[in-house]
Amino acid sequence: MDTNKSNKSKKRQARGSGNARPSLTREVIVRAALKIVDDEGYGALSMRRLGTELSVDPMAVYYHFPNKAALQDGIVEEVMSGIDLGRDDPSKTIAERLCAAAHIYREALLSHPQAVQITAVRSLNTPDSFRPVEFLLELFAEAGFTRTDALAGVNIFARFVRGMVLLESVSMKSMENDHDDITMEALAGKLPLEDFPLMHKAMQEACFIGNEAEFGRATKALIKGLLEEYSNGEKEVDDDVG
Amino acid sequence: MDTNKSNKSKKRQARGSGNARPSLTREVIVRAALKIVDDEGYGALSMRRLGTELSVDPMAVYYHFPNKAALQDGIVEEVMSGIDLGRDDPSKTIAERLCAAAHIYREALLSHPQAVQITAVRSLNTPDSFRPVEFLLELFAEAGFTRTDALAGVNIFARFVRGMVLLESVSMKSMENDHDDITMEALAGKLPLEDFPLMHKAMQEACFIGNEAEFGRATKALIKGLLEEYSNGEKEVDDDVG
DNA sequence: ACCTGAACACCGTTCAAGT
DNA sequence: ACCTGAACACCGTTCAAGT
Repeated sequence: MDTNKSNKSKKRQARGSGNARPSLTREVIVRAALKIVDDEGYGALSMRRLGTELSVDPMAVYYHFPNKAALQDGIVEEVMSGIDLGRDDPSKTIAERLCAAAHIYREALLSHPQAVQITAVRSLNTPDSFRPVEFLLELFAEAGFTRTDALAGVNIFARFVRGMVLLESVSMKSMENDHDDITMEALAGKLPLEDFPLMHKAMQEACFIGNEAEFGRATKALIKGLLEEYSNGEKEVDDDVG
Repeated sequence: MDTNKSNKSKKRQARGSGNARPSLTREVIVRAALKIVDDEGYGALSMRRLGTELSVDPMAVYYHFPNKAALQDGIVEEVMSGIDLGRDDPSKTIAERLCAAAHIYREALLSHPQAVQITAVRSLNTPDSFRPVEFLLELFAEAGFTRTDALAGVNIFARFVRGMVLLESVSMKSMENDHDDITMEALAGKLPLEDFPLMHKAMQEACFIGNEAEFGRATKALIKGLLEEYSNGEKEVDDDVG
């Protein structure tokens, strides 16, 4: 249900008597959880497994987080905090700055590939998580978008990046299992040549440009298309500057 | 592991002796599973729940599907079969046809909103699931894309639609719980006005254009951007167009 | 305040056994 | 061939109890 509303204010008050500073912190727990996900995959994260990782009774975590969903929100928060907005360069085109933001977003998510299935889908209410939104609203406003269009733009932008990265990560995972062409061959065998001529051609000349390049193309195309449609002002788009 | 390789050829051979046609079919099972997901949500689907739905021992399903993942692939297959390619209108622009395909794809996925979390993420190996790919390759080829660019285009297109719809569906789900503005107010309270001026403005004039409109805008922008960048102009493809 | 440990109601999957 | 039912090794969560 409501995931993040319990322990917010009283982080750790220094008790008058014995200062047995709690070995267990939200931070420590989240990092351990993230480590499990990174090392063993999203499915390996359980409260019990987390307990053993922390060398603590599995139920101890429930003192710091109301439930597993809240813990996962903690993970999302941790990963999202890796988004570095300071890298924005205001001297560049709006299109370029939006593209850069997309790549920064993507990199933050992909820095924990096994966690993407969590991070891409859950959305937070913490102020920190809305700072990128405000930033993007600014950018779209600067491009001459109306308030409504800017909001739509941000929504589109965020969904685009998160969705794209998510599917990128699951395709990476399925790549790992197969030894590349083994499945290719099997697949080619199943597809009737006369019904799938283009697919066969494409598979023969294994022409895959790579995930990052694909993301780059898609991002550039989307942003260009959006800006052309909804910005009013002179955008001075001298096309693509290398 | 490998999900769909077991029972393929022998669907139901008429036994010489007593014809006790099995009450349990892959079809029946998948449909029951999909019903559970539709009615009670993705999380409610378990082998045991499925057993009671079918009025059968929970383990009976394991005779028809090797594991739960295979069952889920069955669901994906079922939903994806709702994609109707026959609705393509070759007299229209390539851009329009691609947009139409995107909307058809989206509608097929959204026809089972609770299942999107499964359908959007898993990808199948069945020939049927590759027919849309071949179709899209054709469209991009017709637009003058090189083979490599066409493949990238299809990849981008598919990831875009699935990712977009997935995040659309999760945002719908979180909308249901909140009574719209209650969370809005709480959120506005948490965001310092001086740090988030644009967000506050946007939230005051609750300007949300709707999910379908957003998807339409995004799709149009993406496709326009892609076509402008990678198509060679006149689409006189004297190549292999039947 | 912070952690433990037993207990509850679930899971997915295996496997021998029934018909 | 097709289904049953017990069993195994897990889950998330609750709650009384410890310190």
